[in-house]
Amino acid sequence: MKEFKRILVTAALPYANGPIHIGHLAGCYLPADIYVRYQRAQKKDIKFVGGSDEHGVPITIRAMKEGISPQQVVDKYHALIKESMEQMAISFDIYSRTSNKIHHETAAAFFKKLYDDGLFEEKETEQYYDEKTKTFLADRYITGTCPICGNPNAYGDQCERCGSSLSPEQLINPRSTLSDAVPVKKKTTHWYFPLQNYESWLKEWILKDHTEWKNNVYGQCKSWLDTGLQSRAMTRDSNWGVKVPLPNTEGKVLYVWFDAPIGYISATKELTPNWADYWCKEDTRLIHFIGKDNIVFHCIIFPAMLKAHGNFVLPDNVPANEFLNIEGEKVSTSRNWAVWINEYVKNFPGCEDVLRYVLCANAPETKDNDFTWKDFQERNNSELVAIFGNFVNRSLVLMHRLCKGKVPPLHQDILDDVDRAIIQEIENAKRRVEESVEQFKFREALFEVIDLARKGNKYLQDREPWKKVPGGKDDHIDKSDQKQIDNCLHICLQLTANLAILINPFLPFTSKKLLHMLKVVDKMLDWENAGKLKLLSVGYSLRAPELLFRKIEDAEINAQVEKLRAGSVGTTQNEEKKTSLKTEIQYDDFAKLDLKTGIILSAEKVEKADKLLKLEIDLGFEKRTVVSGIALHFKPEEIIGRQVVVVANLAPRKMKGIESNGMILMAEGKDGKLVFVNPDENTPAGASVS
RNA sequence: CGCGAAGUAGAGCAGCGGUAGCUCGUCGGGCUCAUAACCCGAAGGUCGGAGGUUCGAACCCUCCCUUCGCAACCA
Repeated sequence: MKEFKRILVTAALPYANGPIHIGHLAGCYLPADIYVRYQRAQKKDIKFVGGSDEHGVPITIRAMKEGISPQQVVDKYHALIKESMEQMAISFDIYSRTSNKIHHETAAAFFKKLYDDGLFEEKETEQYYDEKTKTFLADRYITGTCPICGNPNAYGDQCERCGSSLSPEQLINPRSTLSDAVPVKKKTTHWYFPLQNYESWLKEWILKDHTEWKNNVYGQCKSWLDTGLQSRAMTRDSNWGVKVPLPNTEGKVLYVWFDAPIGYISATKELTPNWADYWCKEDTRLIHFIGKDNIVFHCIIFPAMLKAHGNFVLPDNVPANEFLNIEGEKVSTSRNWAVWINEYVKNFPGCEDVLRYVLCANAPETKDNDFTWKDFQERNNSELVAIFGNFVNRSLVLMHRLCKGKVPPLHQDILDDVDRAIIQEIENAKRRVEESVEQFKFREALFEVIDLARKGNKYLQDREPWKKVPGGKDDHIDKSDQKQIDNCLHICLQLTANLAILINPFLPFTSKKLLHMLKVVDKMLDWENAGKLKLLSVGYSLRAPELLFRKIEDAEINAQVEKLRAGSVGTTQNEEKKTSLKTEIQYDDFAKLDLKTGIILSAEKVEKADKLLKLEIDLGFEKRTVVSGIALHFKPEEIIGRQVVVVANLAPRKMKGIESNGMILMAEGKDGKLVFVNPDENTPAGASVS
């Protein structure tokens, strides 16, 4: 394997459009932080850079909606995100932002270099434009009626009802989602990066040279490379972003996915004058921590950009995680189905490590995982409190009682196999944690640390030092018994010190507390000290133990679940499906319905009835009287002449003395408002509907 | 549609050709220094489904099903 002199770690730039939630943490910030803390303890030359991604259309739209400037939007969320990162002890060497001047300069220079080298293709295309808001519209921001299933709210790229991929041209009655204006086509020029030129190089570099990448990452890359790459526009029409550094390009900025990864470079520049060591020297190991949605940008596009530019190192690994769901459902910021970091910190003060623990122990390393509050509680109470915390506590309590508050000596002459076995386990644990962390298997690594505490508990149990004390009077302990007690507690205390080192990358707050109790300095946490038995000096007096973790009660968990459900907006897709579906029917059942189109000839309110309208409907072959409960939604005069669909063979029924001969089909829209179910185009009265 | 990842006890994972295993949880018993650890025992799985290869398949092959992702902003 290649020898590296220094490491550069990046974590995906969170979009400064909202606060961060536990999915962000579990996806990339926590694994990156664990890796970095581990390497720092190994005394490696390592830098950890990150920052907010502050460009892109959604920010301008949000600014427009809130009536503030884009800069105000990003200032607000950048500050919020930065604070959350600090609170959770994500130990960036720098947490920067892409609206910084240094970034604009770096990104523009990067673009200019590729441009000067003739690596872009300049293309003129026609794109949809919203004249009201004066913005070009991404496909996603155009809605209209789906030509395939008739869904009136299909997006320009896809219809979510029938799943068809669409282009905006196909939509019937396209509208801008920003202003409801009808989009018009307008010519625009952009610079395209011909990814296909790098295809064979990428194949070699990833598929041959990086077979060690995680399955999900490797498979995903292979899929794109096999499908074939295409040119991709690297500029956009917008006033928010890094200006295209070419003459006569007013209103054009770099595509956010061109500029965002360059943010890693800018942040490093901001951090250190030696930034070039980390980006340009072959013996630097570059690692990108990201979530699975980012794989294409970090494994295909950005490396191709770096390769095209030249002079830069390429990522050695991109350990992307899958996604974390919450209580069985996908995280959704728009539905407010999320556990926000800033709220967690408020609700569980002093429990930052608990969240770090749960998110790591249940990290979506190989597949999407589920975060539940019940699991959070269980892992805290049974693993952190009962195993890890309990071991530390009982060791210290016993030491204070049986060894006068001082680290007892280790008597080599009575050391037996049980002692030697647990000593060996300390060394094994260190080795296993190393192996796992270096392969980005943080879940496994953390398990090994907890497992060592578990073995410590067992060792203590096997030795039963408390039994050596007759009647609780310390001064009557037999001399040979005291030697046994000394050995047992000496080992337990050294094991505790080892736990402090091993848990440090994962639970830094806990490590700090342990250092305090053991009265040792930070230096002890150096990784090279792990696996040894000489961390605490014999005769050294230690502080009284304090509890590392507290139990989390049912009430707190219930409150969180309640809060999640109460705060979520709208019903979930699953629930919608469940509640809206009635018992399955056969075609014959459906065929019994006789649906006809009709035209409303007249409408009048039914006396002494709030909701009823008496309608006269032309079904082509005959005219019918239908009483319909829609008076709250429509005025009679509004609906005359409207086309409707009628259940024509419904048995007659009297309402307020008027016989109704049929039923009009209505759909319930937002807020319970009713709308007519209609053929898409005008259809003669009396047409069959099936 | 196609492609990629995943599907193993209530939860989280390991095993990847040879008697289904680990941690947590649950139930019963023992023990008790401690925030109830540790020990003993038990319940709980037709390893997503169906075929095939093999003396033998969770593991290899084929087909299918489910979940997630798939290039403009969600880690």
